[in-house]
Amino acid sequence: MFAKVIVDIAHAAVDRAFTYRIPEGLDVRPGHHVLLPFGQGDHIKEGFVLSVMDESGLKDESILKDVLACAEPYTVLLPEQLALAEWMQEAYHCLLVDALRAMIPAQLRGGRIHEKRERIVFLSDPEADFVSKSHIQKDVVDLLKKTGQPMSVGDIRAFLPNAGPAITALLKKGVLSESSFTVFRRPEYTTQADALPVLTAEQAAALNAVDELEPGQTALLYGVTGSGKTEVYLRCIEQCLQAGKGAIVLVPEIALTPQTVGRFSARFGDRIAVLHSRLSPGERFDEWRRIRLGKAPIVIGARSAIFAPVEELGLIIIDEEHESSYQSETAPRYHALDIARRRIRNCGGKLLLGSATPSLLSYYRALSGSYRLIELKHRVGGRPLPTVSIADMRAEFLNGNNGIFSSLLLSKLGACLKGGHQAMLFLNRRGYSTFVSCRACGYVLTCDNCDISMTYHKAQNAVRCHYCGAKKPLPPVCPNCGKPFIKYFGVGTEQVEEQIQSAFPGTSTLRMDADTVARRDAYDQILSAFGRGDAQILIGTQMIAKGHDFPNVTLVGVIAADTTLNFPDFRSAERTFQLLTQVSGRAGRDKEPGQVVMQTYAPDHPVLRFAASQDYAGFYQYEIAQRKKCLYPPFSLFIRLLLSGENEEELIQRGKDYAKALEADLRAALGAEGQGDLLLLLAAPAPIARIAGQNRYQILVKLLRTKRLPQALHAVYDFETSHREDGFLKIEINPQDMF
DNA sequence: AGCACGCCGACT
DNA sequence: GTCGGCGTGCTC
Repeated sequence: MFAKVIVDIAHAAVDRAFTYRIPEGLDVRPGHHVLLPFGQGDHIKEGFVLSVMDESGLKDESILKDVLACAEPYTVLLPEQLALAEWMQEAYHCLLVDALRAMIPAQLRGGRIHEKRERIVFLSDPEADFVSKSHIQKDVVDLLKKTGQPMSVGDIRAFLPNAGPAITALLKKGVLSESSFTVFRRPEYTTQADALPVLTAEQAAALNAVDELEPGQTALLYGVTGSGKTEVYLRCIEQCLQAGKGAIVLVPEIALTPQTVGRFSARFGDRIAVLHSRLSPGERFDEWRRIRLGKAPIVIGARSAIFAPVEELGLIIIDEEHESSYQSETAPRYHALDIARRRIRNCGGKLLLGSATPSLLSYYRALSGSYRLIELKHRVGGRPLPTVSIADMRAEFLNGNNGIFSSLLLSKLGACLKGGHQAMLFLNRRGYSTFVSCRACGYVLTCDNCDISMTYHKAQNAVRCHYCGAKKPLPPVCPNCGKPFIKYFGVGTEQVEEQIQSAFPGTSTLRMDADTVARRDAYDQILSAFGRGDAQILIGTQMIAKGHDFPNVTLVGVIAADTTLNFPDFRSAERTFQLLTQVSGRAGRDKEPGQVVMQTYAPDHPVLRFAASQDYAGFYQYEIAQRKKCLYPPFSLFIRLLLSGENEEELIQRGKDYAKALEADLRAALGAEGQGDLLLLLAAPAPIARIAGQNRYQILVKLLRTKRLPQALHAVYDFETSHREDGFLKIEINPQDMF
């Protein structure tokens, strides 16, 4: 017997199947993780078995080496996953090993981590009397007689701290026998008390609609904030389990808190497994094994959990499907949604995408019929959506208010605090001031290594670069003209917190942004502190836009609703609408109705209008028309080639050469009829031309979505392959940002 | 990724 | 004359 094997070395030169002989008596099947002699020195490498065959198909079999052993007694990759990896190699132009590596926990490779076993001891003869001079030995025997069942050494020690040597002695005498079993290291989460709620008519209809999906079909669950999407997920999983199948639930990493997991464990107990980046190596390995060994048919996890080895996969749920974190930024550069579609197609499962603000692409697919559209239009319990007011900051300025809070927000904040309620203030910028400039000469303080203005952080009395992390003290005089007229401009979260103190002295505030959650568990701590009512106002960046229900929050203030709107990116309208809707949804999650104040300098902008009236359908119609007019995605596809290098002149020359060569390749691939598909090919220094001392140059390609797109993509991938060796080239298909 | 084979400078 | 620099090339 022979095996086709991929050696676990991430290099293009060895990323192909090698044939090995399977020695007599060794059980090697596709998906097994094996040890192999490889290379001149016959060094032992790990590998993955792709297939097993009777004939090698080689002319000269004398070159073949033997598989040494299987690293695990079970196959680590399901046949479905092997097929998926091969598809990924083609679709994402990645190494096959990289695709395979994405499907197993890193701890499996290198064999550094092992299963944890617990030793238990029990009485060899429970009826026998025991006489001994040793008190401690007698105590151990008495304890085991009293409990009447095997006990772990650890548990015995809890009662009898010095029992260790006594147990050893008793085992030697044969009074005790021992055995051991596997323990799975598990992450902590708090199982919440869970009363099974009565479904609303809408929820029941949604559940029914999911039930009626064809195998392999996708549904988009569009439900306003607070409409009870999670309960629908829970019921769908229940149905899936009853059909004897497993489920994967994807949640954005940031929302994957012990509380979120607790909600699922309350319903499904230890049939759930959790996968996310904060697990310890042991926990991650064991949770993966619980899935693989069929002990946990339900997986809750972040992006990479889409590869979980669930056999009989009946359902995949992707919550907050519009989140950009489902796009992987490292090889393999997959989107979890595409992997999910592929997996349910392969195994006949169902895919449920959920969001209060679906991505334009998903809603487009839902309206065009490739997804089933399911709607939850009302909040549970008949709670109204919050009322949204727009505060025109231009008018405020003309009326003599040059502070950061509008009079409307101030009065509502005052009333909210007086009523004993809590408020959230949202601003998408951390730090104190977004830039520092000289009033005399106009010089703007920029980072020495990046093409970026530096943010002033008052608490550290320093300016910092949010791209490379560089930090320097605030210069007392202008570095350009030497005059002492350095001033700060633009408001960040740090300043909002300070201004709250001067507007409402003595108010307790919490701030949540990248600066305050630097510590690992600070995120959970701040949220639970606010949930307990430790502070009256929570100030933060987009981190506070999603997450938990705070029943006592009745007011949400958006300090500057138009900051993200003016980004030079075709997605900025979509992002702004999503952010404003999500943050508004934090208000009024309980009996008290919620209120939202959006401060803006562009009160008539359609996106703000739609966000204020919480009109997703209206926003969609407006934005899809814009996209169609400008031939932006989903009608086209952007591709970005990013080059970086030390020498600016050389970089620009190389960029220009690359652009010319790529254009020729693309035109050849598109053929005579397809020339019009190449909508744009722009070669220029990147919008941020320098980061961390590296110069950056980008080639932006926009291609019309036609049947010729696969050929064009192939040309781009071939281009990447032929230029990979000269380094510094990164290709992004459908980049999530354009900087 | 590793490791060997292979052609040109400063040493016992 | 040899030891050793790391430039290509191969790995079942």
